Amino acid sequence: MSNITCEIEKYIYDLLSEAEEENILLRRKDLAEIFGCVPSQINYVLRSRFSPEHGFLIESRRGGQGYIKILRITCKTPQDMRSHIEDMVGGSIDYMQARRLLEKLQGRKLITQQERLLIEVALKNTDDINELSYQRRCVLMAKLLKNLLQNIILEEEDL
Amino acid sequence: MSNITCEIEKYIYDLLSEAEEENILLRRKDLAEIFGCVPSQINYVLRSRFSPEHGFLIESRRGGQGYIKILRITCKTPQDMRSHIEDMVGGSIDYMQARRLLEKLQGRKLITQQERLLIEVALKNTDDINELSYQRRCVLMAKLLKNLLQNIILEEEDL
DNA sequence: ATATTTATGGTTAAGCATAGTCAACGCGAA
DNA sequence: TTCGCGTTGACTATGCTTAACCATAAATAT
Repeated sequence: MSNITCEIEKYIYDLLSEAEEENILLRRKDLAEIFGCVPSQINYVLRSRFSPEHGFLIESRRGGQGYIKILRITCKTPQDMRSHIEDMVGGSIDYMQARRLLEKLQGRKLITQQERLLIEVALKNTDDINELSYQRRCVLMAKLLKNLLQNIILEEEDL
Repeated sequence: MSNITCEIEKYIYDLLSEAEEENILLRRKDLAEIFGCVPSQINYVLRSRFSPEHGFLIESRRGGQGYIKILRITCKTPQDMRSHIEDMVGGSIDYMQARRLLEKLQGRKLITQQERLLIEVALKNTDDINELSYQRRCVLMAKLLKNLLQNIILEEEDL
C-alpha cells in the first residue's frame, strides 16, 4: 500500500499511539512538507480517515501559530456506545452506506471480519425484499444494523 | 504560549477565577500597557475569547473613568438556557462554525467529549446531504444542533 | 450653563501566516 | 467503460497584530 494517504494515516496513528494523551498537535504545512505533498492532502487524510464516524474529533486554527489537533474519542460506557451506534446508523441507511460503515467498524476492531460478513448477509436479505419501497427498506436496515451492532459490540464491552 | 492574545485571555481568566463576583472591571489601556500591545488588541481578545458563545457578556464606557466589564453568563432556568442556545446557534449555521461552537461548549463543560462526538457525527451526516443547497443545509443543521443541545443540556430539568 | 479639552474606549482595514474548500484530473478495479 | 479513491493547485477564509481614525464621557474653563 504505497499511496501517500495511507502513509500519512499510519504516521498519525503512530503519533497517537506514542502520545500520553488521547490527542496530538500538528502543523498542516509541516506534515505536507514531510511527505512532499500539497497541504490540502492532509485535509483529505483527515476527512477520509479521522472523521467523527471513525471516532476522532478535529480542532484547528488558521493564521500564525495555526495548528491541527486530533483527538481520539473512546466510548467508555455501554450507553455511550449505544448512542454512538444510534448516531452512526441513524433512522435509515442503505446497503452501500451500511457496508462502508461496517468496513470502518472492522478497521477499528469493534467487530471481526466474520461478524461483518454475517451482518452483511443479514442486511442483504433485507435489501432483497423487493415488495418494499427503497425508503422502507432503508429504515428496516437501520433498525437491523443497530440491533446487530449493539448486540455484538456491547456483549464484548460488558465484562 | 506564543501569542499575546492567549496570554491576555489567560490573564483575564485568572482574574475571573479569583473574583468573588461573576464579573470583573478592567481598564483597556492599562491592560494594553501591561502586555505591551496596542489597546485595540484587547478588543480582539474580548471579541474572540469572551463572546456569548464563550459564556460572557461585555459592558463598557468611554471617556474619563472609562472601563470594561466582563460578566459571566449564568443560566438560572431552563428557559434561560434555551434562549442562550438559541442565541449561540441562531437560525443557520455551517459545519465549521458548529464544530467551533461545540469545542467551546465542551470547554464550558456544558457537554462531554462523547456528546460532542455524537453531535458532530449527526451534523456531518446533514452536511453530507449534497442534494440540498448550502443554505438549506445550514438551516437544517441549526435546527438539529439546537434540538440535540437542548436534549443534552436540559435533560434533567426538561422532564 | 455652555463650550472646550482631556481621557478614555470602539471600529476598521491592511498585512501576514496559516488552514479549508472545491473542482479537475489520474488511475486502477469492478 | 464507469466509478470511486487519491492527488493537485488555485482560490477562499480565518486568526492575529498593528495603526490610523472615530465616538463618548468627564473634567475644566469660560
